[in-house]
Amino acid sequence: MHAQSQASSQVNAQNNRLLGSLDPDVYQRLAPKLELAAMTRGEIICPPGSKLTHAFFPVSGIISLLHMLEDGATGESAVVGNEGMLGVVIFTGGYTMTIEATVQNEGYAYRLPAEVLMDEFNRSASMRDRLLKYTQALLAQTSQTAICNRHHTVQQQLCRRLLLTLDRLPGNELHMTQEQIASTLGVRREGISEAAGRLQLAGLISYKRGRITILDRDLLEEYACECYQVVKDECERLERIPASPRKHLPYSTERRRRVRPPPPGNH
Amino acid sequence: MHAQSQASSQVNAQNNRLLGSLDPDVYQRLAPKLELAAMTRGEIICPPGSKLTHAFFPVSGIISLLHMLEDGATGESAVVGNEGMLGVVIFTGGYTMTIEATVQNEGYAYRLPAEVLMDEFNRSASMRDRLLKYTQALLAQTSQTAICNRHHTVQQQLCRRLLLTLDRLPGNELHMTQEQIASTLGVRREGISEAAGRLQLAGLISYKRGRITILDRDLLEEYACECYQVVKDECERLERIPASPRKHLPYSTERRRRVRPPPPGNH
DNA sequence: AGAATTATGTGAGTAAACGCACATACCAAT
DNA sequence: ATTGGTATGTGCGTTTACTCACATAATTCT
Repeated sequence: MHAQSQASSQVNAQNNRLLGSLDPDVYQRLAPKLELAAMTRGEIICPPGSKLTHAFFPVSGIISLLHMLEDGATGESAVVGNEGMLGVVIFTGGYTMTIEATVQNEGYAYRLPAEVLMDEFNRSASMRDRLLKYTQALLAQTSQTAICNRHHTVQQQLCRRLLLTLDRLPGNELHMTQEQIASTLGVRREGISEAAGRLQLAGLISYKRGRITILDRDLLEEYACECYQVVKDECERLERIPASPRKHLPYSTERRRRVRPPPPGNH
Repeated sequence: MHAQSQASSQVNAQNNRLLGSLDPDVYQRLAPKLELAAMTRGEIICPPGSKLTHAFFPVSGIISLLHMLEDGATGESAVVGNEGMLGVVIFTGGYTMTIEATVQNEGYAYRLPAEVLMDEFNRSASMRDRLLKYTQALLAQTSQTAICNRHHTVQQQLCRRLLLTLDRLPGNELHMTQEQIASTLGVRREGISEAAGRLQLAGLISYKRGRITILDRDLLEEYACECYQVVKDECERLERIPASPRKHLPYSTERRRRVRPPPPGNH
């Protein structure tokens, strides 16, 4: 299918929340430079150490930020969907990353040449504000992934990962194999098989051959570790902060805590 | 000891590499606003969710970015020493973090009011350049911690953590208890006891009651996982990139790979 | 000096995830 | 309809780290 012939509801650049939240004049300036690109599953958008020539703003599909160790072991530090962008390194000035950007779920992204992004970043306070807040959100997600990897079970992480995907794709059916999920979580395929089996038994999901259907999203959130909600709350908080805030923001040491039923066991 | 009476070699603001790498005119503008602050071990500089009023530029000592889960489990996503700063959230616009900034090793830091940092960030391209590159370095470190937590053994992570500390403190003696290290790595104290015992047996370190002496740094690097070197290389790469680069940077997909002897076993 | 506190060492049993091996089931292509 | 490839299920022995329970040793306090 030709990229330009996509239904406009799916491929409107404003469906990327970062692009959609820009000041109208900034967006107008960028719009002519945005080009639609299809992202195919498994595609490596940017290998580690190679220069990123474009920023990618997904409107559908998910890009995974994936580590690969010397021995071939993998693991994801964050995902990028229509809430964000790939290409923070363009305006942070490093040009390259230590990790690989891979398409985890196929879809479309608008891409913007690095120089255009950079120019607008330097020119517009509004653009800076959005991109920098997103950078903080990305850092929060990455950081939470670190502690999640340390302390939570494969089943909890699987639930979290499904929710991350669900939030970034339309519908309740996800296209990903257990093998794929395993390599994003950095665990064995068999581990996903067992955990997914339990989730299916409990009626949270159903799946067959790379097609996962979420049956009970609320339950999935209960089975997931807190990491999902912590990152989601932080991203929403960041999106709510206005670009030019009052001089003195309300001082708060409180963080939202959800009351949550005791998490079901692993078995 | 009174902060202002410290030997100047230890408390010169230029000993913070981030401050030291600023354009002279930028530094001159900031210098009068910098105030020396003593950081005591265990001090919580900024609890999660509370507004950071100052950026901290350590000249000695280490600040740890620490997660705490609902059940009390902890884990560090990154460390901040004289190579960087605490307070990225000031210019990224979020004001608060989901994680806690704690003093892991006591020392001194210069602190700068958030508004001053923000003003200079908006005003000076040189300041932006340094701070943004540091942001990328922080992200790289955090991201690597995520994969490290997933795949490497306690012993490997202990070695890495010791090296991170060693790089940011003078001398070869570190002041930290096994309990402290355990909570930064998010593992049991007994696990550190065992791993540290093996490292001592192997002649890499010696220690007693919170005083660790590094005897063989090279060997320590061999015992550590690759994560240490990956992050170090990336930080050095970022520091080397000039602020206003040529239009076309040399394109490279290569990343430095160290030839390394086969790592010694866990026992 | 003796007691209390703090730091560290060690052992036994348990749990989670791993590596490996192989069985089964689904889908697609001829 | 058969075949081949891909995806998933399952069992078993191993490893790593965990929980729990103390023992020992160094430092500080009175």
